[in-house]
Amino acid sequence: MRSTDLSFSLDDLNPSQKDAVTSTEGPLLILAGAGSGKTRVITYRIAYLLEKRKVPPYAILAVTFTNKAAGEMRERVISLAGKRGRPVWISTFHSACVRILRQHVEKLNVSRHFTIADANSSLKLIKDILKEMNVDEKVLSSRRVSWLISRAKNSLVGPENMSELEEVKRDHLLERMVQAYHMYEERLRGSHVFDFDDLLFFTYRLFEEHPDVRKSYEDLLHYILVDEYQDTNHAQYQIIRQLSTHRRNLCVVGDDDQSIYRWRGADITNILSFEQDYPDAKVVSLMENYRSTGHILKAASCLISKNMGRKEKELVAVRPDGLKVLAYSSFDERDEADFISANILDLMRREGFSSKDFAVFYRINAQSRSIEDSLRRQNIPYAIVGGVRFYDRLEIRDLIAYLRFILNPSDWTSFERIINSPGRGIGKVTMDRIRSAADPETTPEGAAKRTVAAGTVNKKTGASLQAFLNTITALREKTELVSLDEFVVCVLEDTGYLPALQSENTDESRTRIENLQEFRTVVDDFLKSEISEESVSGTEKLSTFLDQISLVSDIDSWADKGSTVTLMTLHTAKGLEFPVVFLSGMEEDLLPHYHSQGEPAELEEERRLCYVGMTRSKERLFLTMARRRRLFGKYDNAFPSRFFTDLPEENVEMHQDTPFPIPGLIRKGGIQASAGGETIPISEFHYEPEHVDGEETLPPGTQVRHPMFGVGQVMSVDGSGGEARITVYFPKGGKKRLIAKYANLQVL
DNA sequence: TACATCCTTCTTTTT
DNA sequence: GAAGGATGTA
Repeated sequence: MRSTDLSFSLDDLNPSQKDAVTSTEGPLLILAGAGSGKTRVITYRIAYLLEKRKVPPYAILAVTFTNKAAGEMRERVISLAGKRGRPVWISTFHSACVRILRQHVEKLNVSRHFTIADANSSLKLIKDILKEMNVDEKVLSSRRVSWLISRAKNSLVGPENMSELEEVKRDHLLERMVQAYHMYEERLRGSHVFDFDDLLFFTYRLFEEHPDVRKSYEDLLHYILVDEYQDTNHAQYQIIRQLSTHRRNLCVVGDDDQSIYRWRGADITNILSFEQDYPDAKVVSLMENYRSTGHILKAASCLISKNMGRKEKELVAVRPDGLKVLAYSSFDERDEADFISANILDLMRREGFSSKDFAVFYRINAQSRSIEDSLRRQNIPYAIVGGVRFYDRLEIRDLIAYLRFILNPSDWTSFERIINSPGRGIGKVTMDRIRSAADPETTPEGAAKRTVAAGTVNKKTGASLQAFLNTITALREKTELVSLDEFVVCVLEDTGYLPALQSENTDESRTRIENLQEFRTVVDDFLKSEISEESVSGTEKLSTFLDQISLVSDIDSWADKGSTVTLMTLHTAKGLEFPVVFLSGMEEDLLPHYHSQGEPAELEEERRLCYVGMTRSKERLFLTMARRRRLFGKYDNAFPSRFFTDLPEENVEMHQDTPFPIPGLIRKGGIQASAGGETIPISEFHYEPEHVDGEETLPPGTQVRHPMFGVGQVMSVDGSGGEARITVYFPKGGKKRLIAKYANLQVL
């Protein structure tokens, strides 16, 4: 096909990619395997719509999951199609919803000047509610309630229908949960605050209850594109449907093997049943992997093929085999980290890799510590993505709470956060008085004024409270008078926040001040960016700014330009690629994670997570584990991840220096490391038994046979007699906790 | 009301 | 092994 009328060439694409780009009409599912050029296809497709099909840019909506992905997509579209591509609506789900809600949410009787609560604020609110309800945290934890409410909202279920939720249907605490959900909603609405999930839920309701609004978007958006479709939740799924039922020009892109957000409500069946939803859908599979060398890809493919809930498919390696995947089993997490540093140094020295070529992945953030220590010892520059987030720091949260409260006088949560920060002598007692002076309609300030007027608090407290109110009022007036960066300084100064930190003059306070300085650069960056328009009012600008920082993710703030090794969780790694990847902590209870071993579906998600990690690698892949690891401050013995047994021997081998064998893997150089994966010499494990039961008949290390799991080794025994709980490690089935009298174990 | 100290729980993963 | 909550003391 000649394409001289295009400013880019379709010849850069392989046949299926070309097919995906040019099939513009009707529902289309693009199954894009790891490394198959997905972003390329999406951006070419948008450019093709603009240039070939002459679609006006504002008629295209592309949604992704992170701002980073959206930003990159926009850049690449513009580089293909020129500035014509600029007005294309490329956004995250949440940002798109905010934009829609800011415009129309008043139709749902919600103020359009809402603020967005971060996860901390909403958890705090739930805590308060449970306390008011006299619910014991131990019986029903705020985290569980928060999770369930989130789950409900993602499933488009309000408090009145909560009993429909599978998770709680028969729970005897259902009534409490429903009540908590009701109260939570009441507080949020009274505060003109949305939580993350509300952004989706209310957009859905807006479209459902106001077909005219929905129609206006439907008429505008002729082409809709959804990236990472495998990670959409029900709410997102329905919103997409609402916008695309009429024109049906819906293109979804994803890979069921890379669905890793089930715990957050993502529904993998959205992608698996797309063809049932749209029987006339065209399906294009991109199954050529351009990223990884053969051994890496084959190992990863073999691993993922063990999952049941997936579309049968096989990625084809375009690149040559390269080197085998290397497994390393270390003594402890420090040893593991040192192995990683040593190999980084070695590869830099001998093969010319530079530090930015390396990534170290782990299952949980807590693992980063030992790796950081080792890298620091070796003077290897590194950057951590995620972890303790900038926006989660105490002083940053305080400042944001001030900004939110100035903007939204109904925001109780923010008010409570700032009222005594810095200390103003307003403690729990006064706060209780203020709260009891409020009815659902009063703002915190109204209630505070009433409290002062009623004279129920002592003079000094009253005066202090009044001074605080005056400061806020004055700041509110300043919003329109000074620029946003100056305004932030005013807030810090006028509220006494910064002066209080300065007079503290400790290491800690100096760090906090530095962080607040850093926040000012965030403001500056915002003011320089294109989202910030000159024409809008100060209030409007502050509002846009707060929206933006509420919706940033860890990965968004990662500048991959630096020359550092990158450390991040497996979840954050999705969508990225590195020449050399270390996947650390390949242990039972870590990957797969301890909490994911209940349901098979959860285990499959862990396997996908491992798959995502492996497929990030272009040239070299190391899988490392530690035989004992310190978690929660104490050492625990660890066992090789069951995922090792899913890996093919032809593509994976043990590093020649590995001190411990991993069942099923051959040591480099051809020495058989373990007897066919049948047993692990338990003597090689360092044991620190927590307690030794006098009557114990099964000391750790005893070989036992189980009718289902085969031969295994006893790790520990808890209790005695028939009720004893025995933990056994089975090379075939992983770690199992068994009750002695039912387990039917045969001692060998 | 504020601050110190002890204790508990926590860690999956995050828009 | 840290951070937040509960408890006790000034």
